[in-house]
Amino acid sequence: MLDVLQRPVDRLDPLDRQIIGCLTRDARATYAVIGDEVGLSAPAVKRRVDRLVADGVIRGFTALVDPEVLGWTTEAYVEVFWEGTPSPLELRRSLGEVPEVVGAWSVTGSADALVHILAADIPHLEEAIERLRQQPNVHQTRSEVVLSRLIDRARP
Amino acid sequence: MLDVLQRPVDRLDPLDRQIIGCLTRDARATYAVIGDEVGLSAPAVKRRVDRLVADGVIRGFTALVDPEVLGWTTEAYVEVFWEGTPSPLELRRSLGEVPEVVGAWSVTGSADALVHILAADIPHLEEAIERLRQQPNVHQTRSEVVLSRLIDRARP
DNA sequence: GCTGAAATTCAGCCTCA
DNA sequence: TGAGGCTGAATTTCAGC
Repeated sequence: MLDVLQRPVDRLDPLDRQIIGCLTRDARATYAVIGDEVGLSAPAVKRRVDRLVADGVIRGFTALVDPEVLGWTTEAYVEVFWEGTPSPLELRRSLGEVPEVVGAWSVTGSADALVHILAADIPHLEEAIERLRQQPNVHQTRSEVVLSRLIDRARP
Repeated sequence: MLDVLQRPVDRLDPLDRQIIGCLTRDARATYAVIGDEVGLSAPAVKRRVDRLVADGVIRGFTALVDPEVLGWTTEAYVEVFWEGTPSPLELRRSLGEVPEVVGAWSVTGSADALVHILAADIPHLEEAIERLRQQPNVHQTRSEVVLSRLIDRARP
């Protein structure tokens, strides 16, 4: 049980954090460029990045794509109110049935879960929310349709 | 004004979509590897990627970091109620002042914006929300603290 | 798409604490 | 032992053509 208490964060020194910062800003930066910024040689940076990936600190590298270009123009956050006391497992199974759900979190407050939905357009969104409502134990929903994306910072 | 009507999506052919798919899976993949997968030479892939970035289809490349490792264990979605009629520009400037805000969207419904906050712990979260409340024109907030992450599907 | 020069990656080796 | 710097070969990038 001791390793539960030893937070993985302990394995990250300031240099690791700087390197992670560089890579979140630009995942395709060369090791030499990162090295210049953090004060290490390119090979030293590579060794640390390899270690961070192997340890699961860095889960991967991805491209940030403008969702509009892919045709996913409609986005909504939906609060879900549950009948009875939901277990995270039930919630996950129920919400996961709707493919348009790209994110879901159980939350404090009057709602039980917050669900992020991506759809092609408003009729598609409406239909997806309808399917969400028909999931067992989903009692009520309250939707907020995204008008515009204001901030979308990469994780630090 | 005509180029406003011409949706960027029109400029994406199946090859572009395949390349975007590769880069979403691994932003550090070499052009040669991508080329093997989509049936192009490395220079041809590079030219397309450069064009996709220049056109804003690809907004950047980032590393996916395990938030728990960084110690950002506390997450909340905050509805922001605005005094008067907010412009997206004002909203962005106001909300962007708080570094803990990692995402923000203007939304329909009673709230004006939905804000995603990451913090180290509950006191840090409380302090960040307090700073959010003190931004000019922010009238009221309603927070939902995330208890657990149920679904986090990668964007298509 | 091909080519070739420049840049980058990356494994092996050495050094230091 | 572990972490960094250096070196040089293999690979990748990238600007002509």
